[in-house]
Amino acid sequence: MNTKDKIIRTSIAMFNLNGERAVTTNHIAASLGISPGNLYYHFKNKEDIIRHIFSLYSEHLNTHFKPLSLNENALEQLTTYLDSLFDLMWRYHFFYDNLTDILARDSELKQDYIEFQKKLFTQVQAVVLALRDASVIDINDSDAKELAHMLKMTVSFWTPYVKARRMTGVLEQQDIYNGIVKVLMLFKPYCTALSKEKINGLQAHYQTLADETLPSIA
Amino acid sequence: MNTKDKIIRTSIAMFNLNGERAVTTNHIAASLGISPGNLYYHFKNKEDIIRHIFSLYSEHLNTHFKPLSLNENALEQLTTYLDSLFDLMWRYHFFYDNLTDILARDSELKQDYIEFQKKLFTQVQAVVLALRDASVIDINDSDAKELAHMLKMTVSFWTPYVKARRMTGVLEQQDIYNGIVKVLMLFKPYCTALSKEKINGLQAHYQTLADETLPSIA
DNA sequence: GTCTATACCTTGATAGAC
DNA sequence: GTCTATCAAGGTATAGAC
Repeated sequence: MNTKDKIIRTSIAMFNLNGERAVTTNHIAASLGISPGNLYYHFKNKEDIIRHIFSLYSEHLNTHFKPLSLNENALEQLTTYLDSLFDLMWRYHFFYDNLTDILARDSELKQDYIEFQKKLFTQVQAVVLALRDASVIDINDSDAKELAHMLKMTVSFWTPYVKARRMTGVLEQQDIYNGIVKVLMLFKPYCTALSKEKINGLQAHYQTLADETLPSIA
Repeated sequence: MNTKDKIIRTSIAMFNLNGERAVTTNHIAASLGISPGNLYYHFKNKEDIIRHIFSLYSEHLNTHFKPLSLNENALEQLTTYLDSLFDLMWRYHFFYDNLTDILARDSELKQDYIEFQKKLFTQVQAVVLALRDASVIDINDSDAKELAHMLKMTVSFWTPYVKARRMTGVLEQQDIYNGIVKVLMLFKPYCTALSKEKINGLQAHYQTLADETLPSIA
């Protein structure tokens, strides 16, 4: 792996672990065993690194989360989708931990982020409407819009919400399950008679997973 | 007003305007026309200031948001409540803009925050159950718990969500109305036949307010 | 591409006079 | 209670050698 990619990879890891604010370019360089000068050869500054990371994140979202073509197992498809989505959010969670701050310092990135969010909103809305077309949910257009916002907001801020309520900063697999429960919860009230039972089952399933204590390794 | 209170007041204003990270103790002192040394006479450091601000916030929430004793106008009561609540959140929004970061730097504050959130959760849950008792909503215990979490999360992260999607950082009255629409939206699917019409009316009302452009001052 | 060295600046914080 | 003066520490960023 070349130095540029190593810097990106290490930056993501350190930002997630200690928070973007606490991690300086010196820390990143030291952790990689390279000089600060070398780091600055590859990136203009810290914002430049963050912009690259954001590109990775948004590209990943664009390529992996194409509109669903729903079959008869629409709800299972949805949960698989959610599983990957929360996983992605966790891998870049430092970004949402510090969203306001990061965007405030870099208006170029902020503009990109706003554009990205607009596209994302359209996609989320498309998923909601696809679920309606598949008769999984019953919802009017206005509520569909509101629901799409709530979904986006829930997924975005789920990790900071979790982190803020425990002393140790680590997120675990159960937290992801718990997030999925929350998202299913948002859909649930709109479920048709056809899907009601199924979504209750899914919610119970993920609730169980969320409540489970991890088996000890020893 | 004494210097200590002035420091608190100015800090809140500056934190909200420019973000907690960007505002240093020197900036606060300069803005007040006092010396940095004077500021440090009153507060141990920046974290100390933030801790005091958090006390104000949590105290305000504790004294002003007592459990509702619902009468026949339960939903109107709820919206009045939400109005004040969002207003409070806006007045201290810098805190949630930077929540993860602020808590990560101050484990004492984090502990207080966690305690506070636990109490808050109980209160929110009590409101949900009171609405159920008043036959405004119909919800089982498990969903009531999930709903309480969603409510808390929505209110907490509403301002950062709004701020992240526009270039200029200022929040306006319409944003609060829009937040209320989101919260009503969360209740809506559980509404009983009795309250369904009423909540639709309220949602439409706040939607209209949210969509209105502010009359120009001239 | 990478290192060493370093210069500049901001921040946090204190000592001591008034 | 407030000011002036000051400093150490740490972070950003660059120059120039290899």
